[in-house]
Amino acid sequence: MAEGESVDMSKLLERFYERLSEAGLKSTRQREVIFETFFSLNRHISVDELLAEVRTTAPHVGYATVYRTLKLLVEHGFARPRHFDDGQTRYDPQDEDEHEHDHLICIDCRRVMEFDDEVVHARLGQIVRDFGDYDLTRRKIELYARCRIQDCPHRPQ
Amino acid sequence: MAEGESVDMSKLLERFYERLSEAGLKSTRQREVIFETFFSLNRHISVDELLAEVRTTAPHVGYATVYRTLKLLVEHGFARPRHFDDGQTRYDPQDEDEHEHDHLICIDCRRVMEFDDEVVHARLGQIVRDFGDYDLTRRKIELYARCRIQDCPHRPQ
DNA sequence: ATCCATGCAAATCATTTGCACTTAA
DNA sequence: TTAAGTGCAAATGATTTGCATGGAT
Repeated sequence: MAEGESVDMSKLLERFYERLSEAGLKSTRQREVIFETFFSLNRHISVDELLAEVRTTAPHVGYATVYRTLKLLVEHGFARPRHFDDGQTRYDPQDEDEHEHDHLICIDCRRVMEFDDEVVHARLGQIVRDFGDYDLTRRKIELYARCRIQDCPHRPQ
Repeated sequence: MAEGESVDMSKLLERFYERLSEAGLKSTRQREVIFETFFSLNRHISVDELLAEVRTTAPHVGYATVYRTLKLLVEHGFARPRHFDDGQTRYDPQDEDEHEHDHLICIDCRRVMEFDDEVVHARLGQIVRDFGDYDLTRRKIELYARCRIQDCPHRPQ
């Protein structure tokens, strides 16, 4: 991690531990490693991918701990689960007051790009209103596309 | 089934059997029951729900047959799979030249409503173009909402 | 000291597959 | 006749849970 990120990371981790403490939960080495790995990778990641990364630092960490920690992150607003069309749940870091965003997914390389468009949101809000007395809870927009450029430039690292 | 539906149903079934025949596949009693049940229910249905319905007509039909038949329906353009956020794949009847549509899902009763809005599509097309040289393959929009009316009127039957 | 967290393995849930048997063409 | 279809049960893959042990407060 670069210097600039480390500052954010320790603040972020501190916030996480505060929330846990408020809930009567504990700080552990595993949670720290998983948390820092998750935020330093900073992309839509699957449990397998995250576990593999975590094990380069802490080799004996089990699947269950990663699942349990991700669930904690979600419950406390540090991550969001994403269910794309490939049967793997992926997790998306969520900054404190970051707002919901949508996705463009390359079907070749699985690269995920984010967007957030007010025109679309406004129109969808109108559509919901037209349906009647509904309270919109969540909005999910996924665009699946293929890079037309030969040899897709966005290969996963 | 009402009379009007029966006519469509037999035409539809005939088309299905034609496609199967072209692919060197066979017509069977199970496929007929599953097909007709699927189209007469005509809603976003899970495998469990469909199997339960099918078994009221043909009690000994197995899970595997329903899964295999739904896969056939998808491959031949008679159904579309939907992956909502509850871990169950649901299937959506697809009429011959029906176009893609989007969904508003009640998080209480799981009722699914459909919509299809040109303003949204146009704007999303623009967003993809702004990202660069992408070829849009599929678009998925899901709105999750709660009926604000006390005692949601859209309970599944 | 207490209660939460961990790691492992076993359990679960949705879906798929292998196989001996049945059936449409 | 013969390739494809079926039903069952076992296999798979993702995720969850039970439990004995370890660790944070």
